[in-house]
Amino acid sequence: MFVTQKNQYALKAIVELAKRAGSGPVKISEIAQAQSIPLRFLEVILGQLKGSGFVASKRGYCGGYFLICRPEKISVGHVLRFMQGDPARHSCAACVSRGACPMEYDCAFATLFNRASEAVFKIFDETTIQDLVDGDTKGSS
Amino acid sequence: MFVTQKNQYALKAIVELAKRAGSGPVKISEIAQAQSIPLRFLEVILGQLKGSGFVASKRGYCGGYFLICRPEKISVGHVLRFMQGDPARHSCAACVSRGACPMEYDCAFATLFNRASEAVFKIFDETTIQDLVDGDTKGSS
DNA sequence: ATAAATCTCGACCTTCTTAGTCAAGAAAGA
DNA sequence: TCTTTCTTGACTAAGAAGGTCGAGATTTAT
Repeated sequence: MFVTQKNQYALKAIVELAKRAGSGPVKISEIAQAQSIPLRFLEVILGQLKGSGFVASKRGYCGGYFLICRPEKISVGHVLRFMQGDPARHSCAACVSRGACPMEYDCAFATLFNRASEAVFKIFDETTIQDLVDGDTKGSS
Repeated sequence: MFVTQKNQYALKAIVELAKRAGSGPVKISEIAQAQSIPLRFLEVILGQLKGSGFVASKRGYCGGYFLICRPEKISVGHVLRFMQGDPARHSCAACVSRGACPMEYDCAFATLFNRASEAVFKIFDETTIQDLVDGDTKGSS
């Protein structure tokens, strides 16, 4: 498992917004229902995503969330990197817990794990939200 | 972080055994000291690793652990797959918790995450314990 | 035989992360 | 001003990760 449930919810929420782009703000409750995400949890997630620059919101009657980037401009890597927070914490793929790498990137596994990390993010960076919308459940190559 | 601390310890222990291959059994306490692994925890880990077919042990005076495969025949992927246990649990890279994939591999992310998983394991499968011994701390390309 | 060295086994504990909930409040429009 | 909808931050629960311990079984040395 590379991606936590929470981060998968974040991706799903953005996919849902992409599907409905152009028809005005989408209510949290609609996104939650469409993507089977616990409503209260989604509130937290969307609140965070506002900081990403990909989504914005409007309050009050007829309010909701909407994308402020074209879905083909947002990559899965963008979203996941944002959700993971402080990149310094994760720049050493061998490091387990939070905080800076105590080995200063010089442990036996640094090279190996960093190569693995790059391989994964290469794939995530090549895949856009639009790709997910297009391939949703239908199997893309 | 792709690899838990425990699994990194497992790799380190095997690397240490590889370094000392041919000089008889190595005591847990020596491995623990050489690789800075908590002794009691290492007991657990080596106990598990005995099931892998890569290491064996000998009890009593002058006992210890030793490799029963050549280090260039053991890949990082082998070790990690073994340590992760039941492969059915992990065959869907999108699945978060234990048990079989509830979506039957048909969720929106299955293709994407499985590609990522394959990319990582390609690297792990190409890297042998001998490679780690050779490159230990010195930076391999 | 007996003692010492060493692995073996299973239960146990602690800490951290992940996942998820809730209540009260602020803004926008009808 | 009432309703709708997002906003904020604290709170809780469950599980995984990391680590410890004591008592027992085996092997070798003496």
